Amino acid sequence: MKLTTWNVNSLKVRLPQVLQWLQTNPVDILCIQETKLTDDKFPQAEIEAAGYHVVYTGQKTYNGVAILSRHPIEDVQKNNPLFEDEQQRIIAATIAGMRIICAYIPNGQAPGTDKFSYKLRWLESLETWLQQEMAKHPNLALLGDYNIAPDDRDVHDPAAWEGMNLVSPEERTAFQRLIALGLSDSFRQFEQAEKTFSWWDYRALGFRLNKGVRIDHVLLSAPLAQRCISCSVDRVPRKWEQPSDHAPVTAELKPAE
DNA sequence: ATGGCATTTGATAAATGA
Repeated sequence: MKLTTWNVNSLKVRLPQVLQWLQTNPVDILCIQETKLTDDKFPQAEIEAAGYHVVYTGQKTYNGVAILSRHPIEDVQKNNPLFEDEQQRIIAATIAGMRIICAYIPNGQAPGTDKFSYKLRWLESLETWLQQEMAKHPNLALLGDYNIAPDDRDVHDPAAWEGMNLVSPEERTAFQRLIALGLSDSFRQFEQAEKTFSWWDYRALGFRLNKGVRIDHVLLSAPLAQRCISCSVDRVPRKWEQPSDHAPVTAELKPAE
């Protein structure tokens, strides 16, 4: 069972790459962020033709999330029911006995801005809701673009990022509060190469110089973490023509006992 | 180097991203 998260930075532009990637990486579940599409423009037929069920919630220009699945999708929830939000950043569903939550956590712009306080309020409410969801669903996975680099290991140059969003103590504390609910950062369950990142700036040769940050994560509840046998970043599609600035991150679970 | 690049929009410069 393979679970992937990928911020595609416009599904309109990136649909061919998503389909191409799925051909060689036929994962069970793919959580997508930043579709940037209203629901009437979502390429449902193309995705279904590729052999995937799909659910989505989107808006014009910004945000938008979707879950693609080889297995039937049930009990779909759009957005956090505890957090009034016009921005479409969450979609959750039950798939193959797991509660799958796909999230595009706010960027936060910069500490001290309105967007930053929105991010912190958003995360606080996510935590409250997740606690309820975990009580209902022991098998839970939270996949997405967190816009948080949890540790200095997750930043190419921590000194250069000092004082920025993605790395601030407030954001890292919010991330650790999610972990404290009983979630595991599947990437850190395993030995990983140093300087493994999931996002690289389009500018200033970010990818070529590996000036990245690790902000896309697959968090697993304890029963799923116990089944997890790998978690890795696939840098290949970041090298393609006109790529997303994010790479897909995949966790693999062995079958339940 | 308060820029650099990509995407979107009742575009044609501005906002947003991270």
